[in-house]
Amino acid sequence: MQKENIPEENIPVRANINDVARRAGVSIATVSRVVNKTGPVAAGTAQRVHTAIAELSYAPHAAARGLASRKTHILGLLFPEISGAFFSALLRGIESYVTENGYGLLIYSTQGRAGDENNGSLPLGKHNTDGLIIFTDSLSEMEVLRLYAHRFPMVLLHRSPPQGVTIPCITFENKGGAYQAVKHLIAVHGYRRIMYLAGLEGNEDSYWREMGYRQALEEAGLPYDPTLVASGRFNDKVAEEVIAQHLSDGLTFDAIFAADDESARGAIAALRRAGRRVPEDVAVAGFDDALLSRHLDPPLTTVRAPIEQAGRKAAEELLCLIRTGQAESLVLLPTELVIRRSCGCWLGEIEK
Amino acid sequence: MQKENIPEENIPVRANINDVARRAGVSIATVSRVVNKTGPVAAGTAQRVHTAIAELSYAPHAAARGLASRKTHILGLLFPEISGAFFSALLRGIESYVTENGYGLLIYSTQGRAGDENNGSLPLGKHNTDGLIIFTDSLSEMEVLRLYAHRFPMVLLHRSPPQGVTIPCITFENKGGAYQAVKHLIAVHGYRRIMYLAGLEGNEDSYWREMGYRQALEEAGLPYDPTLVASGRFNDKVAEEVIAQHLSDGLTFDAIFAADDESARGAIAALRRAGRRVPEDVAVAGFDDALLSRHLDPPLTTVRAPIEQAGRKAAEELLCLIRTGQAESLVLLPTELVIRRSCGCWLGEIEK
DNA sequence: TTGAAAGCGCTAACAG
DNA sequence: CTGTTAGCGCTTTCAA
Repeated sequence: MQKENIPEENIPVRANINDVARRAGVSIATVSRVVNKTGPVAAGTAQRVHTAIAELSYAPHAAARGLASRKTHILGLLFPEISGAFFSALLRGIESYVTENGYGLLIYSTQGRAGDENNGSLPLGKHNTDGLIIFTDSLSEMEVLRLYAHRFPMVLLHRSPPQGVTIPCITFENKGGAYQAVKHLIAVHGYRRIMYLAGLEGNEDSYWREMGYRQALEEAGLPYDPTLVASGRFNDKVAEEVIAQHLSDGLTFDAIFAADDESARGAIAALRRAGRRVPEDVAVAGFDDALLSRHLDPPLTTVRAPIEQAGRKAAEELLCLIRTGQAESLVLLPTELVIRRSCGCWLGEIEK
Repeated sequence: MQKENIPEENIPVRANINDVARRAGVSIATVSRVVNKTGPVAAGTAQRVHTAIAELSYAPHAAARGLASRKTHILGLLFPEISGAFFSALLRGIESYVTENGYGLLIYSTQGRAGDENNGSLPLGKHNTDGLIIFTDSLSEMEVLRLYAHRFPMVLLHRSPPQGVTIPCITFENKGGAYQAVKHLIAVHGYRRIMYLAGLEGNEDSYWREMGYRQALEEAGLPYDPTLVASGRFNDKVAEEVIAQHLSDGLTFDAIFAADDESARGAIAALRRAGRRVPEDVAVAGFDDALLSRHLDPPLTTVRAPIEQAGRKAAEELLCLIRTGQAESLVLLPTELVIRRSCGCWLGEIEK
């Protein structure tokens, strides 16, 4: 027995614009107008349409809409790798703004292969999103330029645009924050041999934090000693090893300024293992104020970065770019020194 | 001067299937066949099509494709709120599997309003995704049933389906893990008054962990004392307060089994503030083995849960459901006790 | 092995 | 204020 053709309920499984139009006794154009609030519709008519929509629990088909209007109402987020509290905070910021504005968020992690393996076939692009948020080096410079040439809206998070092109860019006040931290180590505590535990090679955040470090040294008349700079790659294990190595090499220093909290944590672990007390023997400061920083032992002095806000701002600029065609070319979010114990301050105060 | 009609480069800004067909000297049907590997195409023809695709850097328009094929090739992820290492790990698992299988991932956070505020107009559904991963209580039971009635593919993460319906469900071996942990506290360390610091009210993970706790008590012939159960809501601040309160109320206990690592951390903080040593005076164990657990002071004994794997598994089951129409109805991922110091074990071994 | 053509559900002129 | 209609770019019969 074949499937019979009886209109079981008169309510289709999934209603489309025609069903709504029929039930409301209007044309599909009118339905479209009330759904999109485009063009004038008589109050009564609109009411009937709304009723029909509710009765059929009609939801416009995104693909059909996208095909006709040439917009997806979806933003794409490209990032190198999902990990830790930093990513969570950033995503929370992006997602909340995107959602509040009625857009969807499509995410894709390049997992290291920044636009080489997926050359020419990025899974996120004009074919399925209205614009892209590109986090650090999740996309090769070439790909960025290609998208730019196609006038595809995008904003860069923690990364500056290639030479010669203007693409909105959101990042922290890295140099200033680092400067404050290192200045504190020098001016308040009198440390003179301060290591800079850098982040990933080529990472711009790490670069500017180093610039802040150097500025503070210079201002205090302290020499810049390249042997005091090592890379912890934003990773606690790597940082731990590198500090352990330097320690056993007999390098002397009285403080460490780490490019992020993860590596600061690694540094503390290495110092402990080598029998050095923190902060009595060696002081440590980090960057980010990620969730765990205040729970470390000792609580970490660090530079607080408004991570979630960076996410929101990126989404905001992208939406602005999509809608108006322009956006801020550079947004520098303010950072703030958070003093706890690892720098040597023993204020005995209640930590935030 | 008007825009002239000279074919500048003969290469359209954004090529479509017609451009490819024309350039390859075939019909669009053939291009479609080549792109989707559906139906037979002569090797030579296919070659020409591929060349044309490359030359035009053609990417099929997702909306057009979706409209015609009635599939979006996008999975949706619904969750109550983005936060912390748990979420990162879960998302990493989901995203990697989804990406590896050529799907996209659309995410949406209900931020508390679990299907009431957004009643009848979920931004994720049949109109823009092929299926949904629903994390804990990000969607009301009614909404779940509505989707189910429409035969919309979905899997539940850390939440069981409403009475009477079968929806694939992925979660941890909560009861067993909790049992192991509490049994360790009892059998190895001899604690007899063990608090259970529960999670969110109504949370299933928390419920089953409590069941494991009770099983261990029972097996050891220890009484179940309801005054020893309090809620830390999976939150360190709340946990800290609640433990502080119990301490000042004069409640006595020699160990705390916390529903997750966050609340274990809060418990430790409260104990410290009250002058109790951990684990000498009160032992603590947690659940999850989130990133920070091993860096706490003391390092936290906890039950390791394969969070990332849960994410992958959820994506896998959903894809399976979409493609074959069926999937495992219940997946219980194994947990494992990780012994560190907070339970009282002083093994002096190198912590993992 | 290939092509022609009919939609998929919607938006956006355009006409009234 | 409302309806008609021509696509948007692709998949998918159906014929050839």
